[in-house]
Amino acid sequence: MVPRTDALTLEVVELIATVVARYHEEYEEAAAKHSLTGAQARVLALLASEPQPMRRIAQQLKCEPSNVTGIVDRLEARDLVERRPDPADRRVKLAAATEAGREVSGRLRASLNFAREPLAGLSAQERTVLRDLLKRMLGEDPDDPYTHL
Amino acid sequence: MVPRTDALTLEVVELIATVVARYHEEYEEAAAKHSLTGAQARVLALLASEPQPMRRIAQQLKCEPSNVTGIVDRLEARDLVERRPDPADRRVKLAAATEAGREVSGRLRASLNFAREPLAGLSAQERTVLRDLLKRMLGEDPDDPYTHL
DNA sequence: CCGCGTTGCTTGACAACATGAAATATCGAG
DNA sequence: CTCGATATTTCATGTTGTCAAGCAACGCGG
Repeated sequence: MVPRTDALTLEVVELIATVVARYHEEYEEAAAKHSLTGAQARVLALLASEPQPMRRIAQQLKCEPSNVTGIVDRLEARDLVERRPDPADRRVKLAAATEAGREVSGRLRASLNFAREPLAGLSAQERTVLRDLLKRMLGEDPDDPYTHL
Repeated sequence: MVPRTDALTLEVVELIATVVARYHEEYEEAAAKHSLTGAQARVLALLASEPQPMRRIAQQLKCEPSNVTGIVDRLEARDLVERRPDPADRRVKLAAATEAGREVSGRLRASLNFAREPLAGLSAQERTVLRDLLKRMLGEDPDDPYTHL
């Protein structure tokens, strides 16, 4: 196997670090334009697609549930999110995006031009190659669907 | 040009988001193993390669200089970083990694296995293709070296 | 049905990170 | 030398994050 510190690998890692930095930058910036923090935007995006119990939000954010309480509190104070009882389990509170919340989330997603700009320079064929390489890198091998978790 | 919301582009963006999330996760985790926060690890890495004025650290972190004060304070309290006067301008304080700081930074870098694991499954040729696509995506066209900043 | 351990959420205390405004010291141009 | 600009720090404040403790509700074994 190729040594793990060869120049090519280091270069790719460096590039990925740059992608990560730029992606984050753009995301925070886009969120700020809607008076949201990054964390608030992420939670709102989660809830815009589907109402979820607090616990599950914490799992997806990889943080403690007590942290989610505060984030949802702030979103709720702005009527972007609401807490509903779970009819199946009275311990659970389902956080759901309100109509206003979905609207903001939609506009935010649309304003995220990371999707467009950096990929615009790549042909459809190149994007396909990139997609497959990223999938392989992430362990979702398109030729071996049993590889992924 | 291809519409900016076609399925392929969205899929690639989704994959990039996953890469970003996983990279961050691993970075924080690796930093925590050395009792550092993500921000501290980033600053330490910056200073390990070269001493810098506070102002410049803030620019690279894209935050206010007043924020850097606290981060460097905490690193300095652990003798990983020291503040030196700038002989050319007495307003400036140069933050520099100590020997211990460089040592920790080096071990942290080595423990970042994001470099290895995800890329291990790709052949050298595939990594070359990935490198070039990422470069193109980031505006550093390998065929046109004058494009990059 | 009744206890009792488990689960889901919130609260409180605390640390780190982030911003903005104001204070201080120094620089540099005129 | 004066005065505006620059580099850093301090302070007040808000958000994110952790952990421990508390409470309500679930559900299982008896």
